[in-house]
Amino acid sequence: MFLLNTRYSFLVTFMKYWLLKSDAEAYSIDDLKRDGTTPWTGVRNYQARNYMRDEMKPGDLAFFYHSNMGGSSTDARPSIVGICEIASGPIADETALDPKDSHYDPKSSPANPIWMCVEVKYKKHLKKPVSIDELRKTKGLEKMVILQKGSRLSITPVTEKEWKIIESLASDAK
DNA sequence: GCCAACGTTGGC
DNA sequence: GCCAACGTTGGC
Repeated sequence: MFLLNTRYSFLVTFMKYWLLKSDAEAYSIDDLKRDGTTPWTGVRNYQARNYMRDEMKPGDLAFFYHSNMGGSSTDARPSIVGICEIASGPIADETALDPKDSHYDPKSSPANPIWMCVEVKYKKHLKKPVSIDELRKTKGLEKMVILQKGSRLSITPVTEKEWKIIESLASDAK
């Protein structure tokens, strides 16, 4: 028993939490709900790619964040709106290999795909979205990468403490 | 729509 | 290897 528990806590310790940004007009949480699972393509930043390629593991959880580019149709503030699950290991980002795609990158090839992604699976909408303003004024979240000035990284790690605080803000704690 | 901050590119 | 120019991000 003791052994089993030890192994279990080992696994729990190594589960990671993430935050994925998406422009709601380009791909929203509702799109993900409709699709069920989707490859997280189009990321063209090396640090974000490295998180997907090297650090994400199936079963990791991620907040789905709507950033607010364009913003014509909605008055909503940028917000965390849902939760999804990492559903695969690293796979080639097909959009980098397609000359007709706006994310095409001639440096990538099927034999040597420099852009990698993971599949992401819909879990749920938060009961109550958590806006960037709420994140900013909540104690314990000061170090979140997306709240740092000028931060543009679209995939960022979230600590377990931050995750739990945000879940409670969303009235979504287990 | 604006524009500061950022990451990448390419000339040197 | 430096760094100016460029394109993009994303909050406002």
